[in-house]
Amino acid sequence: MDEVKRVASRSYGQFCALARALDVVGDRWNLLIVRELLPGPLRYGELKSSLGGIATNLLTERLRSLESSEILERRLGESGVVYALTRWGSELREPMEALGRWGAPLVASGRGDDYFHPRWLVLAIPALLQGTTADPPLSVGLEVEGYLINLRVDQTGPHATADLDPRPSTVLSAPPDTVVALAAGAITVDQAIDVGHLEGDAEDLWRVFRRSPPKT
Amino acid sequence: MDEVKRVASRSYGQFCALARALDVVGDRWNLLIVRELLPGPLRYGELKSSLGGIATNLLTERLRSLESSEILERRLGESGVVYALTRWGSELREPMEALGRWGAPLVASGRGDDYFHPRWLVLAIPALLQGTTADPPLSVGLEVEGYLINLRVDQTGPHATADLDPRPSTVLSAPPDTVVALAAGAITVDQAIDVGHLEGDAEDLWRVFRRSPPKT
DNA sequence: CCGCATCCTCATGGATACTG
DNA sequence: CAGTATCCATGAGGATGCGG
Repeated sequence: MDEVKRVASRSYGQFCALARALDVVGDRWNLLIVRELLPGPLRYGELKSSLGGIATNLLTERLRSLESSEILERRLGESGVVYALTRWGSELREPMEALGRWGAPLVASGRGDDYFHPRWLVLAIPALLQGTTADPPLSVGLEVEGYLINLRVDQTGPHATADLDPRPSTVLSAPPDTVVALAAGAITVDQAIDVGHLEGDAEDLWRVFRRSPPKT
Repeated sequence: MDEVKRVASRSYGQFCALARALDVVGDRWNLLIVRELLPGPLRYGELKSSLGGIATNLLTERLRSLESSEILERRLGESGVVYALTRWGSELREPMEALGRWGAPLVASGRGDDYFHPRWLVLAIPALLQGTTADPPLSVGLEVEGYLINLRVDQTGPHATADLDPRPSTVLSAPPDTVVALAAGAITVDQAIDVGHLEGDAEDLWRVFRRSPPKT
């Protein structure tokens, strides 16, 4: 007769901003769902496939939960329902970029047989290039597994921006491993070219990724 | 015959810095354990009690897991084994502060019958005061539930620092709700005094917490 | 097809008792 | 005090069903 108090599903019950944040986004898959939506709204099926193997009941349950927490909302797009971050939800970008930066050493060890989606670079590259500036501003297209990532760096903002972009431009082509290793600072542009993993005019890339040499 | 591939306990299996970070610290209680250790090393029993109700088997398992991930290490202190963050583990402060800042609206709604430990303010106050400076520098003691938090703000660094400190000084006494609400910007120093929830000379506090008025 | 809902199995979390 | 051991409740993951 005392189990009435179980209001939310599994709260830490702590008066602490971090703990309450984790009450809301700490459950498995939640932050990865937000990661998928940061570049823009997606449909259910797109979420499911780009998350790579989440169970359908979990995805549904998480979407409902995040919706009731005002982190995302269901919208009616042209082709049906899309899920989009709210203003507050999109403000998760900062903590997520910080966590990604902290986790950079974990990707520098290389891709194993892990799943990968180019969309993730849209969050990862600006996060890992934090503090980089370019004057004059430059814009590089990076083609990874058929997707074109548009990377822009200017002199004003202390951070780079990147977008998925359907139209072609002057692009460099590279496999995921190379791009991630470059962003994480694990290899240099020279090394990427030497191994033949970077095709195109790398001059602009030099200006972006010329940073501290690899730790070795 | 195909279940051989289950290497780690439950990895997302994604080549993404955020996902791999979550593989390591994303499990329940992990970030809260790090939060406890950020102010300094703790013993097992201290962790257990200040986390407020974690099961002993879970605490043990998480400590082992975080140890093997090189986030914390067991040290032999004077009074036995203590758990201390490694260098890399302590670098989780940034993402955690960012997440706490994001979660500030969730504490502004007030403490319910949630558990509270003054130690948490050591992380929360500097995080929420990010960007605040003081010239000349000031140092305020905040007494909350018998603990003394020493809050320092100077002109150089863009962030405040705070420590648990056993020796007395000029202190202001306040209940947790008031301190958290002040830091989160939900109330002003004036309002705290008016309701009688802030005792002592609040002049220094004024210089720290005079920020944007409550949203209301 | 897409967008879920249901079912089933098993791993994980949580509370409590117990032990060196 | 610092954990193990145990038992039960819950959540994750995969397969499948089903209406639109």
